Amino acid sequence: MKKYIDILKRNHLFSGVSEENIEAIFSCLSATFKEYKKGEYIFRQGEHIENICILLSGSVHIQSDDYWGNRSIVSEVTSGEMFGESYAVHGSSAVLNDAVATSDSTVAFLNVNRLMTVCSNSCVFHSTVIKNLLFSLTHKNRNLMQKLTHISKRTTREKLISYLSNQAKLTGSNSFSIPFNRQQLADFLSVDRSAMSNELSKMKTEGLLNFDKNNFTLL
Amino acid sequence: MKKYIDILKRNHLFSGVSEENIEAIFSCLSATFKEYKKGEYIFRQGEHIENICILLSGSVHIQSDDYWGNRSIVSEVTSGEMFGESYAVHGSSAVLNDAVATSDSTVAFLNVNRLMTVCSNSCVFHSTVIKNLLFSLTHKNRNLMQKLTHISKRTTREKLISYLSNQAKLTGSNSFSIPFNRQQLADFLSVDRSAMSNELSKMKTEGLLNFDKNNFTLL
DNA sequence: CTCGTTTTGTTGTAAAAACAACAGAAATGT
DNA sequence: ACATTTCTGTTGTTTTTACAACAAAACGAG
Repeated sequence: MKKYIDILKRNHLFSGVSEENIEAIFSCLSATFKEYKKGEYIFRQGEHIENICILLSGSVHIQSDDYWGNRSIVSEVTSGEMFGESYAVHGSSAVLNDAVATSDSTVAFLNVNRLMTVCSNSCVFHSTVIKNLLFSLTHKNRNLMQKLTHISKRTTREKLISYLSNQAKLTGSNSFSIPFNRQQLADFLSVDRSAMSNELSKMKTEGLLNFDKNNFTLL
Repeated sequence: MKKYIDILKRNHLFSGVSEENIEAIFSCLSATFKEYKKGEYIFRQGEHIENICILLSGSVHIQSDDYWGNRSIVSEVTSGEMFGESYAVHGSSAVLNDAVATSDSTVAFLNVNRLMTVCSNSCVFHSTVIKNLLFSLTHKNRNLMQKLTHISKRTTREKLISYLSNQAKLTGSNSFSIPFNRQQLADFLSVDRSAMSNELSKMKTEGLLNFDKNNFTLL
């Protein structure tokens, strides 16, 4: 717990909550911790979960594989971020995606039912955390909308441009690195990897952009 | 106001709140009402909004048109539903989509800042409404994920199957009607209308499904 | 360092989608 | 009831994508 406090302090869920109170909340929500090796699943499609997941170290992909084996990566979760909360809050509805560790990871689990019910210990931070959770959800919502605008583009090139210019905007620079390798980027944009590689090469020769591995520069 | 109370009672935002208290909340959040003709915009891409919108009558599409005129319909809002809340809660971030009335509509606007701050009138329903808002957001999140699974399918046929089987599941029947005409369905699934029409016809001749206008039956 | 594995780019081919144009059907307004 | 507009299905052509196969490069484990 102690070693992750700095990461948790940066989590939006605990914005406006002091270190001691974060610990109090963790205790109040009966937090547990678990380590995952690269490739292990934190939860799977169809399961029912009732814990909010917070990634303390490593990285996680929210994704789903369909009947034919096509993978779709919904989002990448980085250290300090939360995931699974949309399902945990309504434990009744089955999870639509898998959460898989893409590198060795540590995850904290917080009981969401305890969060939503009044705390008998008169833990005054419940309402703050609930509001923070609400903010996080609106943020995720906007991210999903943004992703929709990318993959609703008709051609691979347009999808790439939509995604890459958004990344440039987010980082505030024409040069940036992306958190995906080629296959993952293709799965994120819902296109074929080789066709996408081909399109990237064309765009490079046309002078639209430059890239080396995961580092891109828009020109 | 009075004439819409039945609609509002069904809104998840006011779940567990009595009629009188709904009125109190409307007063507390300085609700305003506005009528829109078919085709009019409630808000537009790039704007900043600070009111939660509740559709009291009519229907609204959340959509965006890109530089080339391609339209993407994110979701359909039906009577009693809420929209715009993901942007209103953080007034700072610009709206990513247009909200347009697809039929003559009435919309109620609720000031979200008042909701998030402690009510000086010691209006005890704030916390209930905030929790309801949180539930609604998780619901929308799951809907967006669901939509992602549809449009991340590679072929038009797979997109159609993914969407239509989900509709069948939601209505609990193999026969159901959809809230879109052909062009709107194409814009929702991010495909070309004529190609989609063509694919639907093929599926009909193959005996996969039947349709007449907006009424579909999966076989 | 070396061998085996993974990642990436490249090419060719087959399948699918976008696009465009149009005709008939349905809906709408007067 | 009629004229006009919108909606839907159909067809043919062009563009784009998926798919498959492969070689070079990069990476990792021993």
